[in-house]
Amino acid sequence: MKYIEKLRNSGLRPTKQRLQICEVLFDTEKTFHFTINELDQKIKDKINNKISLATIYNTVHAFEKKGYLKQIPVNSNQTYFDTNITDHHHFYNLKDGKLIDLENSDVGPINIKRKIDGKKIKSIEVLVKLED
Amino acid sequence: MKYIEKLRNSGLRPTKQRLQICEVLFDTEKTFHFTINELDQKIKDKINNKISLATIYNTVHAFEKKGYLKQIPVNSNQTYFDTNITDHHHFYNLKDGKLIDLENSDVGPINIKRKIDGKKIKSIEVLVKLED
DNA sequence: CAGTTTTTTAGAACCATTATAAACTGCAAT
DNA sequence: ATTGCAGTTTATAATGGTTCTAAAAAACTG
Ligand SMILES: [Mn+2]
Ligand SMILES: [Mn+2]
Ligand SMILES: [Zn+2]
Ligand SMILES: [Zn+2]
Repeated sequence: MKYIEKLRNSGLRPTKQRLQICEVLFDTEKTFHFTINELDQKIKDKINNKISLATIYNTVHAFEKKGYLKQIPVNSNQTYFDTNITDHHHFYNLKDGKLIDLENSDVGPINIKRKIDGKKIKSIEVLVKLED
Repeated sequence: MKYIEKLRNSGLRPTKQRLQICEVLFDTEKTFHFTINELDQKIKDKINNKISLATIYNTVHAFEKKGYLKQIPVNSNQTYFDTNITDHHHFYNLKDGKLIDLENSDVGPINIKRKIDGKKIKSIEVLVKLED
C-alpha cells in the first residue's frame, strides 16, 4: 500500500487507525485544507468509525514534521493544515474562515531583499484576506 | 491628551486603565509586536501596577477593530499584535517566536492575478519563516 | 449629593491542544 | 501456542490562551 511508506518515513508504524487517517488525507485527487475537528468529522463520515483525537493529533503532527502536511498561518483559534505541500499561497475568506489556494503563478515571484544574519529563509507565504 | 481621541474613536471612554494601556502601546518612537501576555508584563513594568486581563483584552480588541492595532497571522497558540499599522510584512523567527518587520520596499510589489467573485482584497501579508 | 450607567476586576467557563496512564495490538522468542 | 515486550490507541485529565460573568468600583448626570 502506498501509505505505508509515508507512515514509515514519518516514524510511524502502519496501524489500522493511521492507514484510515491516510485514506482521508491522501486518497483524493484534490488537496484540501482542514482543521483537526474537520478532519475528525471527515474520518467519522468516510471510514464510519471513530479514531481518538490523540491519535489524530499525533499522526497529523508526525506528517507535518516530515513535510507531508503543511500548517497554514492564519489568525484563528484553530490550526489550519493543508494536504497541498507544494509552494503556494492562500486567500483567506474572513466571512467563513475558509482557505483557497493561490498558485505561485497567480502571485508572481517574491524577492525578499533583506537578509537576517545567521538565519535562512525556510518559507515565504502570502496570505490574502478577503472581505465582501 | 493624544490618546483620548484614539480611545473615543474606538468607542471607549478615556479611563485611567485605558490611558495606561495607551502609554505602553503608543508612547514610543518605535512600533513593536506583542502577545497579550507580553503586553500585560510590559504594563506591570512600565506603569508599576496591574490591569486585569479582561480590560487588556477588551482594549486591544477595540483598537484592533478600529485599526489602531493589527493582528499578525502566525502559527502560534498566542495571538500576535502589531502597533505598526502601515502595510508591511514580517520575518518570523521560528526559534524564538519573534517577529521582525519587513518593509514593503524590501519585498516589492505583490500583484495578485486571480480574483474571487464577490470578494475584495482586504490585505496582502507576507510571512517569511526563518530558521538557523 | 444621589441615582444611574459604565468600567474594572477576579474568577469561572470555554475550548483547542497536549499529556497521561491504562488497556490493547502485533510481533518475536521461547 | 504462550508469554513477553514494545509500540499504539484510547478515554480522560491537564494546560493555557481567550472569553464570559457578575459583583464591586468608578465615572457621569442632574
Ligand atoms: Mn500543532
Ligand atoms: Mn482575539
Ligand atoms: Zn493550500
Ligand atoms: Zn510588524
